[in-house]
Amino acid sequence: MSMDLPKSYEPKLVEDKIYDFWTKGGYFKAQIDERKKPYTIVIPPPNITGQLHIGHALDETLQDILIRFKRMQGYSALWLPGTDHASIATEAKIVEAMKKEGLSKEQVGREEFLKRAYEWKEKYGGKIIDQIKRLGASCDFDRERFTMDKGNQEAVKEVFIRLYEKGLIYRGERMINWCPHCKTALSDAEVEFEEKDGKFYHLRYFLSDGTGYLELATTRPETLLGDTAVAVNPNDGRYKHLVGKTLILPLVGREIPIIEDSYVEVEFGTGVVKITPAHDPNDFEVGLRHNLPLINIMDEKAILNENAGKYRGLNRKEARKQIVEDLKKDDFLVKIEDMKHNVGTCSRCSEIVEPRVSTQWFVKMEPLAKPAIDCVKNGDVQFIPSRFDKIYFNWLNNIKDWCISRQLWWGHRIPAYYCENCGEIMVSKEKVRVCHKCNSSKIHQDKDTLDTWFSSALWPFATLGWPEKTKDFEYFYPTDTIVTGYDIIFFWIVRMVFSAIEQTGTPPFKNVLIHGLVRDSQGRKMSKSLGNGVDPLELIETYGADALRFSLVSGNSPGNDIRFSDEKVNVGRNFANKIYNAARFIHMNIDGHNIKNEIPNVLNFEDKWIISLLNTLIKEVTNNLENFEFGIALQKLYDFIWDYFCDWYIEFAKIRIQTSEASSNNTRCMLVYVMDNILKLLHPFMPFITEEIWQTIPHEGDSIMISKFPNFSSCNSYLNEEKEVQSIMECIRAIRNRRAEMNVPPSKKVTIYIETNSKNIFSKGENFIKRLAYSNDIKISESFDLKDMVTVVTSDAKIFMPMDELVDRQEEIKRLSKELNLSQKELDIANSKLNNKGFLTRAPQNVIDGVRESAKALNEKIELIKSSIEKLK
RNA sequence: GGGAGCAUAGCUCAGCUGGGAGAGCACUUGCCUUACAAGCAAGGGGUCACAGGUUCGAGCCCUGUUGUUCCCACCA
Repeated sequence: MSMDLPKSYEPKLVEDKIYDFWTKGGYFKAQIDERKKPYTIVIPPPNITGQLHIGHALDETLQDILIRFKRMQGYSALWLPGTDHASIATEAKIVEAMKKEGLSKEQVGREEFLKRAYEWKEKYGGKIIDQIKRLGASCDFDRERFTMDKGNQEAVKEVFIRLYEKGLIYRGERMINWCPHCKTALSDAEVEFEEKDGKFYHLRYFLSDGTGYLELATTRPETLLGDTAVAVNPNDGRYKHLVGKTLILPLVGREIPIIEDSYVEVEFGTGVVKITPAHDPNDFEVGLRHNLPLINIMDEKAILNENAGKYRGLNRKEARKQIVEDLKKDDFLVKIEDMKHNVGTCSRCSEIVEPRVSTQWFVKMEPLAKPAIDCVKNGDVQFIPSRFDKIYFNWLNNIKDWCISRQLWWGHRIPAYYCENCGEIMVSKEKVRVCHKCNSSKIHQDKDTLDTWFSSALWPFATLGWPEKTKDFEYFYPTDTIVTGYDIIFFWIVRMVFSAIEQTGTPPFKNVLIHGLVRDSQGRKMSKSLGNGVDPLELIETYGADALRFSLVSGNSPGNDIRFSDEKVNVGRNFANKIYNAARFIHMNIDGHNIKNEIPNVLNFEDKWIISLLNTLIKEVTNNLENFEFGIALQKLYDFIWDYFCDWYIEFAKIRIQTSEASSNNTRCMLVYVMDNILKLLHPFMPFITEEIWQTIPHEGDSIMISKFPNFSSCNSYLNEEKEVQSIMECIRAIRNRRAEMNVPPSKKVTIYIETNSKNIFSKGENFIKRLAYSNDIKISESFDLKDMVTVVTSDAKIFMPMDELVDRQEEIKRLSKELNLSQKELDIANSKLNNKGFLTRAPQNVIDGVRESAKALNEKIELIKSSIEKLK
């Protein structure tokens, strides 16, 4: 790296090269090392159908920060990558692709379909992993897993069988959520409720005995074909006399009873509800209580079936239209009202879900939920931020059994076998050929597969070799931190926790770091239909991966949504460029000199100042990283690097190198030393540029990513020098301020007179003041007798500048009086505190001391201003 | 119906256990000062939503109000 390099940092020239270097070095590989403590993160496996989107970028960045930090701290850090087979999404993709060939699932058959699916996975499944690499992710790719690989297949079967044998998995006929588009059962978590404009149809059902009719209301008139009762509340006097009588179902003519059930709300509608046990979850329950027949009127595509009489063959929408028309015609329709109501939709395809009675497999949740609740309650598992534990508890406390069977082919096939002769159900890892009960060989395996989340739930331990007692499992399990968005707490976090406790006896991780959603600059969710999504790969192309990572972390805190805009990435790019140029400056000065990367023996006060600030920075950044406060840590790094190091220390260093041959090598060492530390601290956040620069400065070791993270050291604190340099900075700033106010160009250099009791401090900083405050000469004394000069007062000095033509005495007095006023006000506040007995007795000593000190300083400043005003008069 | 978040500078947001009101962007002014114009220097701009309370001291803790976003439940 030298001055002939471009003036701007170009990530494109760097990132691939560096990533290659890391891969070749094998630095991502986690080794089992008994001398080290393990630190493990398993990646939330992205879908093999997925493209890397900005949400992934955030998720992976946070994980990479953690894992790089821990690796540098000396842990044996494993970040285990992999992908998810995503049953519904992938199956839909394959079906779509086959459709283009004019083929359907059924036509090609299960075997051929799966062959195609695996081919598809081979071809596209690795893409997203390559994209993750572009972000700089330091996963151990040798350990990459797939939710349907051999190991996971074993784990899934093992868990299924264990749960089945414990009675925690059962098969039964229940009302489940059915997606007519995906043609499969869904779990409750996979149904999203959307508020939609609907109609409330008021209908007339006539009594069989011809004595009148009952009015009731429904949002789904088409389901009346499956009505098997009408219900009223037992306490509803209006209908008491009708209970037990029967009604004639409109259009159908079937006779149905009037029953009582407390589920009916007296106040709502007319207080009469039609009961359709086969098409509504509540009605299903009512049906069970009253032993009502189930009449299923739809097939798996939600098209009306043979039970629908003349409406057979219509879909739900058509049927509704036709039935409403017919009701109207025969005067069964009283009125239609507008009504907003929530409609359940499929989270995958947004099709309206149809409640449907069918035989499915379920996980019995109650016994599993309890230990999952306990482990968060007692702190074994911690959410960051902690408020998410309430959401977690709420879900688990109200949990219903989990429907795990899916009528899909792509996925883990349910390891259950049925005897066609005696009906025996057998659950087995191996293929069952003979019935255990009746010896019949007419056996077939369950056609269904498992919910994708069933295998995802095993991810933290299955990926480490479970159920085998592998060395990886022994060493790296349980994992330390899982990083994910709050939107999949129910789908995933909950299920991992109870599965791990049940199967391994331990919660799968200690910390759950929750992040928010990445939204667009207007706060909208990014979506394909809005076209407001941003492509992380494009951003990497334009700004670099470090800049993108910066933008995703800075100014954010755990659990909060992020409004994303290109400007933020631009800030990151500018920051990278700033560091790059600082490095260029350092090279300009050290190249050709024999410079060591260490603190020199002799230190100037500005050296001690920056060392001391750096030391504090190390302490704080480490602390913030330990507490998952990445945004705060990055802000501190940004401030330190930009303000203290670049704007001040480097400026001091320039002056010193130019003016003092004797100590300039010390300065050079300092520049390298501070830069080395900055790069290490920043490395977890911006891995590429930090490695690139680190390689060019004197350093120890092969790669910054396996170097030691800086350590806080008590011998590196210099409180006196911190104050002294602050004095000099205050002085410089005050002079610049006055000059700017008076519009004095930098080219006009003047003599500066500094009247102070701290002569030694200002002598040490003389050269800095001279250069940075545009002076040609500095005079320092305890007392000057000067008149008609521009005056500036700092907390420990009075500064005079001869600018005759610019001095307006009255203006100067006015300005100083204003400043006096401000200082006086501050002093008053401080004094009122110091005169407050409550404050003196109850406030901590360091706070009191602080106020005392500032009162003292203000007093001195006020004296200085007063005497300045006197002189002008 | 239940629960949670958010409300701080024109915009986007930080602000950890109560003691300094902050950053980036935008804006104003002056600078191509030999690392960086993706930059340097200086500056303006805030009743920390509102009302009470606790405290020596509140952006931060408590109560209530308003506005807003989200999650869960799903009364046809």
